[in-house]
This record gives sequence, structure tokens and C-alpha cells, in this order.
Amino acid sequence: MPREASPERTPGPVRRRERTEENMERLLSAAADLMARQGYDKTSIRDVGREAGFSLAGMYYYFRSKEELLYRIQDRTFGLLLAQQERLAADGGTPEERFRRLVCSHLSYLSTHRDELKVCTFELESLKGEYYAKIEKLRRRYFKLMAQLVGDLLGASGRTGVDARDIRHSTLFVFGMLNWALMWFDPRRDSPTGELGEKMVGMVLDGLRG
Amino acid sequence: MPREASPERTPGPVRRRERTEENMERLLSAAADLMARQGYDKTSIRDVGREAGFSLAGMYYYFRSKEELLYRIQDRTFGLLLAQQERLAADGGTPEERFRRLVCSHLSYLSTHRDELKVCTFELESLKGEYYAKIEKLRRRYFKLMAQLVGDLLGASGRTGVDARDIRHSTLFVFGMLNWALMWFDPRRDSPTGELGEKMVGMVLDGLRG
DNA sequence: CACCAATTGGAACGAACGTTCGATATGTTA
DNA sequence: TAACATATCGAACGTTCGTTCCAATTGGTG
Repeated sequence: MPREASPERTPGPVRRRERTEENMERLLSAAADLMARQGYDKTSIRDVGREAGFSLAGMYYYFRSKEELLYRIQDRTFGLLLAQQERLAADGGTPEERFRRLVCSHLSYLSTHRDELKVCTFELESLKGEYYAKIEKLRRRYFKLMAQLVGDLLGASGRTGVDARDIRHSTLFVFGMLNWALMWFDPRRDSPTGELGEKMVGMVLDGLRG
Repeated sequence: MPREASPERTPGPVRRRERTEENMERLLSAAADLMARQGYDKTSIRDVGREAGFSLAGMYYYFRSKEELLYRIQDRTFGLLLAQQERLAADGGTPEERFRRLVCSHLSYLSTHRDELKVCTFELESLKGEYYAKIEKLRRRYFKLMAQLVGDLLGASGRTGVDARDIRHSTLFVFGMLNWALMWFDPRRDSPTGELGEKMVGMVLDGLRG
């Protein structure tokens, strides 16, 4: 008896590929979850397999090595964030508006992809060679994007003697706030990300006593 | 034969103890150096021994376990920082002055104890049980100290409706900037810490367009 | 059904790790 | 010098890890 007698469904090999992709998704997700909690080194392939419902050897059908698994998580997660941020930055508006958009969007992404982003942020140096170089390139692009915006803000502030180092430092301050949020943000305890974004933008633009 | 025969030079057993303490110092320093660069898990006791000039087994005279080694680094480093910051915070002055003092002092400590502080900040969760609890207590104290100050700043800003969550978030923003500096600060590239502290204080108090 | 490719897992390997043990060396004291 | 605590090390143990091999199973196709 045929499996899919019903007429409207996708017939066969597609089903198969879909299930494979679902499995890959489940693998990446379980790995990101564990690695975010205990770190890359403390997370064994065996742990990931147990969490995702695979045998140890069975998972090597989906990746060549543990490092490639880490790379796939970082590439997918950070690539998505970067694309989204570049789109938002290109959307126009005053520097303040664009900056606010980027910060809020970053925090929103953080709240929905916390584990993966934590892996991206704190496990870059667990990658080597080509893997490291590729992710590092994404990071640089994001940094430049934000630094451009921060430079515009500093320029529009009517300050004198703003140099490249000032821009770099201010940008690093901003990323410090954003990235450190990975360590404490808890959707149950902390206000919705929109509000949090406004607070952060408020401090960056006008400070605590502005 | 009395213990202290010669008046000016320490004769014997003191010399011995001194050398032992120097060795311990060298061990902690080498371990912090390696752990800051490659992380706690990737740093093997064998690596530390090679770097500090000890044999593998020889080091177990100085600590009971690898985890105790990590604890000693964190306790000493963070304990010193905390004591220094509590002293400075108690010294009086306006909230702005005290806040400026704390930030600059933290950055100064960071520039002279970068490796150790990096281990404190990013390897807390490699400790367990009693070790974890003790270091976590130090962290909480430092957070409260800073939050108190940030609360004063927010209160003095003439804002309305400042609640505990606002204070917490602003404090976390500040620590984000401070801690993230561990990832990029380079004494050769970045301005002297005093100047960097002024920049950071400037952003926190008045923002980029203040 | 027979065939083939996609998928899965049991078992084992070699390497690296933290830790322990027992013996040895070192320096101080009496 | 004899005796003793301090300090050091080579060698080994047991465990965990990432990875590989190979046989078995599954599911879709002709």
C-alpha cells in the first residue's frame, strides 16, 4: 500500500529532503543550546546527539567535524543578523533614527536567538583557519556598519576634534552594552526588548543625566 | 641557636617560604595568561607547567585541583579590585565624581591585570559549588556598589518614574562597556586608560550628542 | 518485488586530559 | 653529619573525547 495515497501532497523525495533539513535544524538548535549554556569545549558531540535524538556516529552524516558544526551555527546566525541590519541601515532617516532601528533590531534578534548569538559572540576563537576568517569577516562588516552610524552621530553633535579613535571607542562601548546583554537578558525578568532598546539608545544619545 | 641570628638578612626558612610564594605567583600568572588567551578548558595543566617551569605532577604541591587553581586566580584578582573600588566609592564627593573615579580605576586595573580579569569575567561558570558561590558573592557586591552610584546619578538627573529596573539596566549597560573592553583593549593601540575612562564617563553621563 | 541511495548506529581507536603514587632531591635544623 | 619536612618529578591510571569503520536499516524508484 502506498504511503501517500492522498492526491495533493508532495510525493516523495521532497519529503525525504525536508525531513533531513528538519534534522539538521534540530541538530544545530540542540548544539547551540548546549554550547550557549556550557561552552563549546564542555559540550561533547555525545551530548548533542543525546539532546537531538541521534546516535554518536549518526550525526557525522550531517557535519564533517565538531568545528564545522560550530561554524554552521555561527555562519547562519550571524549572517542572518548582518543581512537584517544592513537592510535596516540602508532604509534611510536621520542618524538617530537609523541608530535606534539598529539597536532595537539587534536586541530583538537577541531575544529570539539568544543561544545562537551567544555562541557567535563568545566562541569565535574556537574556530580556526578558514572558518575563523569567514566569521571574522562578517564581524568586521557589522562593526563598520555600526561605526559609520556612530561616526555620523558624533559628527552631528557639533563636537570638535572627533577622530577615528573616538568613533572606534564609542562603537565598542555600544557593542559592549549589546553583547553583554547576552549574559543577563531574561525575557521573563526584563522588559520587552522594545523598551530595553529605548533605554539603551537613550543612554548612548543623551546619557544618564540628559 | 636562635631563629633570627643575623639582624638584617632573613636567614633560612623565610627564604624558603619566599621562594615558594614566588613560585605560586609564577604559577597563577602563567595560568591566567594561558586561560585568558585560550580559555579554561583548552588550557591543560601540562601547558601551565611548561609555561611556569614545573613538571606536571610537581604543580600539585601548589593546588589540589585545576578548579582550585582557577578559583585562586579569581579570588585574588577580583578581591583586590573589589577592595580598591569599595575604598574609592567611600571616599566622598558628588555622585559624578565618585562614578568617574570608579570607572577610571576599573579601567586602570584592567590595563594592568588584563589576563586575570578576563579569567574572572569569562570563566566564573567554570567554577562549581562552593568555589562558584564565593566568587559570585564578590560579583554581587561589586554590582550593588555600582548600582547604588548609578541610582544616585539617575536620581540627580531630575527624571520622573525611575524604578529599580531602570537602575539595574543602566548598571548592566555600564558593566557591558567595562567588561567588553577586555575583548579589545590593547595598551599599544588604545589611548591611556585615563583618557578612555573620560570617554566612557562622558558617554554614560551625557551621551554622544551631549 | 528488487534495487539503490540516503541514513543510522554499535563498536572501537588513538589521543589528550586531570589526577595519583611512590621515589627522589633539596635545604634547614639539631 | 643525621634527621626531617619541604619540594619535585617520572610514570602510570582511568576517563572522556572526537573521529572512523562498517554493517544494518530505511524509504523511494523502476
